[in-house]
Amino acid sequence: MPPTRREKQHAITREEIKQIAWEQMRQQGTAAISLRGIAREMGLTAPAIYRYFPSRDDIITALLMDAYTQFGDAMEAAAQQPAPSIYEQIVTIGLAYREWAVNNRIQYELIFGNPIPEYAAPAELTLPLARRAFVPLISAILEAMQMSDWQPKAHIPTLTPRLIDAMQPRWTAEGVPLEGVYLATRFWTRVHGMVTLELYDHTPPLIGDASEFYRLEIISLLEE
Amino acid sequence: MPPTRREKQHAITREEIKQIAWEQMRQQGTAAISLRGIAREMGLTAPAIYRYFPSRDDIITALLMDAYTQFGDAMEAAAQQPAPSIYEQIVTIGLAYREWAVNNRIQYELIFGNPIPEYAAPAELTLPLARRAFVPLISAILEAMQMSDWQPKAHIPTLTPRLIDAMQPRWTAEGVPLEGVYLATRFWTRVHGMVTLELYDHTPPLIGDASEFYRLEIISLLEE
DNA sequence: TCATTTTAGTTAACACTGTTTACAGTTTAC
DNA sequence: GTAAACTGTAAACAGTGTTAACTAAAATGA
Repeated sequence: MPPTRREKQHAITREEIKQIAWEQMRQQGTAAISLRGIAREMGLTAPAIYRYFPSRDDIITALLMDAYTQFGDAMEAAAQQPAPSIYEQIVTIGLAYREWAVNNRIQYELIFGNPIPEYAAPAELTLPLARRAFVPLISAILEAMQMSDWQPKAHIPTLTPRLIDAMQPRWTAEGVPLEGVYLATRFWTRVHGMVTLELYDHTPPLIGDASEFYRLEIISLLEE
Repeated sequence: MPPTRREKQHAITREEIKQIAWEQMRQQGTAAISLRGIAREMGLTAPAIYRYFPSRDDIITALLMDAYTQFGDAMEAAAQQPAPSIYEQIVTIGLAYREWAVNNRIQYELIFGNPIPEYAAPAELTLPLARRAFVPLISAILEAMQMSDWQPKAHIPTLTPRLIDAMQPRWTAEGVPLEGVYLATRFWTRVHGMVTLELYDHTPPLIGDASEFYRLEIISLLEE
């Protein structure tokens, strides 16, 4: 049955609450959600917010899920762009990672940043979304590894028995080569380090043009 | 003139306040400082805290400066350990970075994590401390670049005019080669990405043994 | 030893927060 | 037209940071 007029209005009000909450986070950080502030902005009082979200935690969870969804959308869109080679597809994914982060930094901070006091993300909701965002990268790397001209194989260190033992329970059932997971993790941690230190203003004082540094590094990541 | 007995007691009380503040951050995150909570823990009321720190911001600033100082101490100590070669010294610094972060994760979160609502770190205090922490790494890399057996030079991409223009104003006066700054930034962003994604529990679900992954990657960073 | 000054701590107050309860007005469904 | 559901409010409770005024204790100087 299609939603009633009232249900539509309810959903619109939920979106409005979320938009104002995002704006509060942009202004004051991810830990700065204020229900009274949101209500004030809407011309309401704080108890009215409880008609739309059971608690402040539920608002934060909704924002976090939206952030993961948008992130996954961006990674999937990047992976689906036509690319001359699989290697350039990986570069495209890497560039898209930073672009999404720079253009959506408060979402990035919410996903990857410090915990919010007295809030714990419900893993049963966020883990599937987190995996979804990671899949385009690991798929591309696994595809690259199948290429006859696959080069960086030489640069994977020999996986130690200790690391193999740690990884196998998570990936053997899925038939995913451990070297692929290793390379995807390497790529991800490198990309993430550059983006995070740039967004939090640690590398720009050193390197000046963090965007250009990132571009050069993304390209050289596949030449190593 | 040596501090009076009263001044010593004052300093001891300031340290006690800071220790309790650290413990609050460990329990609830960097944004969770509560003056009333600190006072309660000490058997005082909240206004008493204002005898020792002008505001909540001043407590946070004191914690942040302590964190940067300890971090700089750890980097300097790592750089001063005897090492068979300059390359192994760089590895030692890299391993020390993670060890410090893992053992002092709330300090790491305070330095590198999300902003605390309505708090801005005073850059005139934190920037010198941040630079001090970075110096051991960049010194080691610059020393390595002087070695006759310096290898990774081939792996530095050609610095584009755009990046050179951005970097030169910051480093030319100090006579620091831009390639050295580039490599130090690369090393730092890679180390930081691995450590951050591990501490915030993003890579352990993928890679199982993040410590072993880190060790392998640190070693291979200088083999590339 | 006593008076003065300084320090340390408290209470009360103000303005903010999240959340709940009870109530009232409006809208929707029957 | 009426009952039910939804939406919003006021009041209340318990938390927060911060200030002002006050008091007691400790330190200093005469």
